[in-house]
Amino acid sequence: MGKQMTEMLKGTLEGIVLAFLTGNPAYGYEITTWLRSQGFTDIAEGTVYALLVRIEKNGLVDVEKRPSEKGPPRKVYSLNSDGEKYLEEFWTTWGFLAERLESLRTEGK
Amino acid sequence: MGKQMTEMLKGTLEGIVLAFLTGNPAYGYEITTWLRSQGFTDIAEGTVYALLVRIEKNGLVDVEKRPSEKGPPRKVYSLNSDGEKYLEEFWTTWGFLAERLESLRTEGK
DNA sequence: ACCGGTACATAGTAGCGCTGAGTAGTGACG
DNA sequence: CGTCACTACTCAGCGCTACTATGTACCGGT
Repeated sequence: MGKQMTEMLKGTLEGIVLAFLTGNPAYGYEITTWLRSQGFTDIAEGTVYALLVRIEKNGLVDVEKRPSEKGPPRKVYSLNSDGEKYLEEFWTTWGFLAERLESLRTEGK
Repeated sequence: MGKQMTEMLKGTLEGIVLAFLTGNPAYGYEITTWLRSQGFTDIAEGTVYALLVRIEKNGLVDVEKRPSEKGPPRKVYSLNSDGEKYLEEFWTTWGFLAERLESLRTEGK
């Protein structure tokens, strides 16, 4: 993946995953393949799992273990109320940044 | 500054500064105060100087030393052709990310 | 002589994504 | 039955970037 994209994902990937999880519980492997289908083709598996561990530790998601038809049991993540709050803040932060950058791109400066 | 903003700035701050430099040579202190005026109130001076050292080392900017009326001489940075190329890539990367996030925010998923 | 504003610099820290490897369960194919 | 492919998760170590904290130095006003 481009170095620029790698750096830009820092801080945003978490929001992307939380947004995906909104009303849509999912497990790691599923999230990884979804991300790839969204154009983030080079997201490393390890990155997603590490992120999930982090947001679980930070109490933004609830976890439920479910047996899988194929392979080892799945850990299904769902956004909880703290996660929703956090996601809201994320959108606020993102909105500010996106607005600043958009005006930089169009106005020139 | 919020932790979210700190992480989100990784990868984007560089683009913001390069965009500011487009047709608008500036020195470190000036860039810092401009950033703060743009709402990035808590940008640390050290962050900007470190970034400038980096983009200079990467050959994205030309540097010229000019005496200042006040204080030590200024190091004035201006975007060169490599920097312009890099900035274009930045906008492409940013555009992709912004589009993905925008559709996540509105469509829900 | 002192203070506040201007201007630059750097060593150390922390967070996040990537690399690369490993562990394990399932089903299909020869 | 062995091996391959897919599913699913885990972990150690690395690189990059922003922050913290501190220091240097020049100038004008009081």
